Amino acid sequence: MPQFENLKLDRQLCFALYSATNSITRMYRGLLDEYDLTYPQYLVLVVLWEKDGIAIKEVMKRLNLDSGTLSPIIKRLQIAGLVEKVRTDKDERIVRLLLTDKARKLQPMIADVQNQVACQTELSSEEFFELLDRLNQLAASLNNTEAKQSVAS
Amino acid sequence: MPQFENLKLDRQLCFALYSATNSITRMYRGLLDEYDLTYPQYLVLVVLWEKDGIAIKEVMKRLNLDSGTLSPIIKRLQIAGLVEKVRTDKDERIVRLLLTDKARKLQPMIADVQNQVACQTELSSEEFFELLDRLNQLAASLNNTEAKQSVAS
DNA sequence: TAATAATATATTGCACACAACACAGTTGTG
DNA sequence: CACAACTGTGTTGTGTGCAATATATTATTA
Repeated sequence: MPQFENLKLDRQLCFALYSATNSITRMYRGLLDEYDLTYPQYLVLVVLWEKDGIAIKEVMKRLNLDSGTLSPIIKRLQIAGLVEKVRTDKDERIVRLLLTDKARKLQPMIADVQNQVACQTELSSEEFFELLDRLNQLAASLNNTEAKQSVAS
Repeated sequence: MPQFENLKLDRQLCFALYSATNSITRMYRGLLDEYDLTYPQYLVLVVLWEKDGIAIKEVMKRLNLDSGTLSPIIKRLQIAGLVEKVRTDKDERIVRLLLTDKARKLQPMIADVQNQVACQTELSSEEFFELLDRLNQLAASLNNTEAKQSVAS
């Protein structure tokens, strides 16, 4: 349990995350613009390219986002002709997402985008995966402790 | 320059950043709610607690945000009675931000918030600072290469 | 010095993120 | 079977982020 003596911005892990994420998103924006996709829309496609036809609920879990965020994103992907919604017969509440041909054709064109971003991180392969591990570990801790807020410090 | 063979979400550093940042912001929301502050509003205050009376332009640089983002945030802080705007005499374009008494009194009450979040990261002090270093290094690389997009991969 | 460029800030429009709420469909319990 | 609790999805309202643009002030240059 680390303790910190002041509020100096340079010491704040959270701000470092926040700021790096903003920079990354800006970078993706430049690369995805020509496909008329935003970064969150791209993430939904990544999930579906990985496993097509899963329920919206699964996408929510996978991306760590709620329905208020995902609903409009999916609606835009639907309008763009990239995904289709189908209700399951077994349980009429569940909506599964299906990639269209257009979306499948898009995948090889977009596959290079993340490499371009990865290159601009200027990290070695080792550093890259180490940072990735730490972040995933952090995310796990955060998701575990979320909602049990007032832990003694 | 790392190369990656596929789009798997688990391999994506950018998504790990994005997702961790969302989790962190959610956590801050819970802790800052009682002060009627959002995380970005809190960040502006942190900058000013560190150095009161600086120009909006400096806050923009420090937080890596543009005027379209900061203007409304500052306006809300102003309405909340936490900051005041003063134009400089030398250069009438420049607006400096001054903390109010109310904001100064708030600092000790909020000082503990970041410790609470830091605790919930469940990282050792060493891990914490190592991750922080890597993120700052990453941010530096990103800010260097921003705008020169189409680097050969 | 008048036209031009650059700078600091603000506004507008679009797309997230999320809390709070709404609602249809399903499950569990008497 | 009735009916309450739960689940999966959607909507609404607020506050970011950011590109594009606007405006006022200062600096530069022809």
